[in-house]
Amino acid sequence: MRLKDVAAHIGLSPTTVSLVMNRSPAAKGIPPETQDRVRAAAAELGYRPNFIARSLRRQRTFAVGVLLPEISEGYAAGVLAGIEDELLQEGYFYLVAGHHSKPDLFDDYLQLLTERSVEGLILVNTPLDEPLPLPAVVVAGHRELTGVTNVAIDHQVAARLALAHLAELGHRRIAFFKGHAHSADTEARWQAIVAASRELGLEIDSRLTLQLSGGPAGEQFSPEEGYREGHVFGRKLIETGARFTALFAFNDISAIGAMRALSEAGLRIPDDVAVVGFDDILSAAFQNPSLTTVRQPLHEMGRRAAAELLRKLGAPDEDAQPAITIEPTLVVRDSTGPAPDRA
Amino acid sequence: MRLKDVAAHIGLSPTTVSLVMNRSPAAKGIPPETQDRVRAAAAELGYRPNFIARSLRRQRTFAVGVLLPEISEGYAAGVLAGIEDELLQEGYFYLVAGHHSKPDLFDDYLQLLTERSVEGLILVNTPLDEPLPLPAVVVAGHRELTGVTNVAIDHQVAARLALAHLAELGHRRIAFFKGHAHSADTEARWQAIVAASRELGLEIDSRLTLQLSGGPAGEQFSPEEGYREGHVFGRKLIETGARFTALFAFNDISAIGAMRALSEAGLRIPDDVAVVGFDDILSAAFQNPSLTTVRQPLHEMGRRAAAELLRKLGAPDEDAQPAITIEPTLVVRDSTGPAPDRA
DNA sequence: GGGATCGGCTAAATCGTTTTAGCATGCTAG
DNA sequence: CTAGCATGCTAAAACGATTTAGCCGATCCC
Repeated sequence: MRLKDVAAHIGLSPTTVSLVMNRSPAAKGIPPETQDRVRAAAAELGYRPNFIARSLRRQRTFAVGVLLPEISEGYAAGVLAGIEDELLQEGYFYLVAGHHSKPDLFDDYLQLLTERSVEGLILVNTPLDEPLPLPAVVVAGHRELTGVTNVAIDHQVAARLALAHLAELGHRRIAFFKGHAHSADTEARWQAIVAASRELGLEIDSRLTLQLSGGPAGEQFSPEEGYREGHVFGRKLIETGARFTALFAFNDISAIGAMRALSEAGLRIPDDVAVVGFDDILSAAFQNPSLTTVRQPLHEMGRRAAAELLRKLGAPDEDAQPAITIEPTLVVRDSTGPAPDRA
Repeated sequence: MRLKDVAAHIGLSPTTVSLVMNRSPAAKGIPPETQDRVRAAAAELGYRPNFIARSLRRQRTFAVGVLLPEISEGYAAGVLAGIEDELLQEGYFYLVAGHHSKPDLFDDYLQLLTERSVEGLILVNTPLDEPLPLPAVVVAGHRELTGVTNVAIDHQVAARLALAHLAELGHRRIAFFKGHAHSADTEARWQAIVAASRELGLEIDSRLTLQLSGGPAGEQFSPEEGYREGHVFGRKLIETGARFTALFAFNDISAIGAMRALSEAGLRIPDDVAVVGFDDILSAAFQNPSLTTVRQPLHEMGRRAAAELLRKLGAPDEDAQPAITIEPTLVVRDSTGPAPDRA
């Protein structure tokens, strides 16, 4: 059922039908009765405009491309769900490509996406140096790209939430897992932790600060490997001999690994050591004890990223805000409690 | 950079350039030197064909639509990752829509997808009664649709794997969580369990068989709710007073909930009760003890579904096989061990 | 020598829209 | 009476490719 068929059916030209169907301003000269006739015919014949033809003519596809490491991974999937909500609501679709953190695939997929005429890009956890050929928004970006908005959580707030919670419970000697060197968040978060510690009058003991390796450069640790490293680091903390009553891990995976190690060493959680994770993955709630953690509102980050991209597409000339920061929340569960010397 | 520009640049017609670029059989009359000249020019000018124009002309979009409940949910995300792998490899892209299990959105999104001229559909966990307007493959389908291939795991194998493992460890009295009534898998899996029990000479005690509710019809339980129900059911099992040394749960979530309840009641896992889950979600590996479970190869199911759809697109007339069954595997971890009366 | 064939290319139609420019017709104003 | 102006519509040119039909020599064959 083509436009032309509808037109033929009521004895008008395709032009007229097109104008009416699109409620084009140029259709104001067409009397209401004719308009009704057109719409009635379209409805009766079940006419649906061909998106492809329309895209070709208008040079708009109402589609955006999303690049992410791996669609089945919790972080990206959560963000993607938010992206989807926003886009579908606004009449857009999206094309996704997972590059499995292989840099040579970045370019390939970028090519494929632009070839398909996506109007903009959202990169989730995808470190890309070169300037992008299209309007873009980055979620958890690794470096600043000019003209590209970066959506990330507010590390200040995250650090304050976690540390204030622990401080309030009386913890003064806190161990930390720092993120691996090539994570976007590592440095920002660590600085926020240092700042928040100072505010709260907490001292950071470098013996109790371990840096996750996260695997060889460019590649990602699998969850199992992250868990194992958390486990090893939990043991290391004990072996240092330095006293600590709390651990603030870089993510839930390593927190869970560490909890295991602490339990195995006979330490009770939260009575002897309180543990705070980061991310609030599904497993966090199912641990025994369940894990207190800083939740990143992934869905909202996705939504905001998509919304910002659409805004850019609508107003290409205004210059974008360089960053959107989103407030994390603290989910208090059973892995934190009063410090032992105070209980 | 359009085809026309490349043509003009070397003084040939667009036709010739098109024939060469597409390695069309009609290009066999064009001498190799000319072909080289064309390709060189295309490369030099960085020509990339416009996919939209090509789609319009050829009536092919090389895109398929995927309908699923929720992209951020583990099952769908795992399957989708497999779909993606297969499709990208074959030069296809996909459009996803998450309908959040709201039946009125099914039609809307189906409309949107067909309007965008996807060539086929993959439905993941999406119960749809009406016949589909396009070639389709269903993953975990709820009912048989004529002409639609259903990809699902082999419940026979799943049941045998789990029960044989338990039987071998000496377990004779096994409790079960059945799936909720409106799950596609519930009935098939249960029948497979009954059959496998008979084969292995195990008796099923109806007092030890609890059916998960899974929430009001049409809606899905959230993971937290599933966990809570598993927890409640774990207690119920103990309260029956009937003796059991093992539990085969319908999914990992409820298994984890039950493990919690059993531990709280002073039962040790696996010494007093062995627990087997289903799905192998991320959390399964991070439990204490880690959970033995039947793994659904989600990625492969996605791959196979996509591959079958592409096959259908290539050969529309052959009639499809009605079902593809995939073999699950047993992941043995620490939640299962010898039956207590045997240990 | 004349028809058939072949080699190397191209003109033009087509896919289904949108959009620009403009054509009749009738009415109004001067 | 006629220039000017709405009114209600349409012809035709895009958009950027693919594909069908066929042109124009040159060679081949008998």
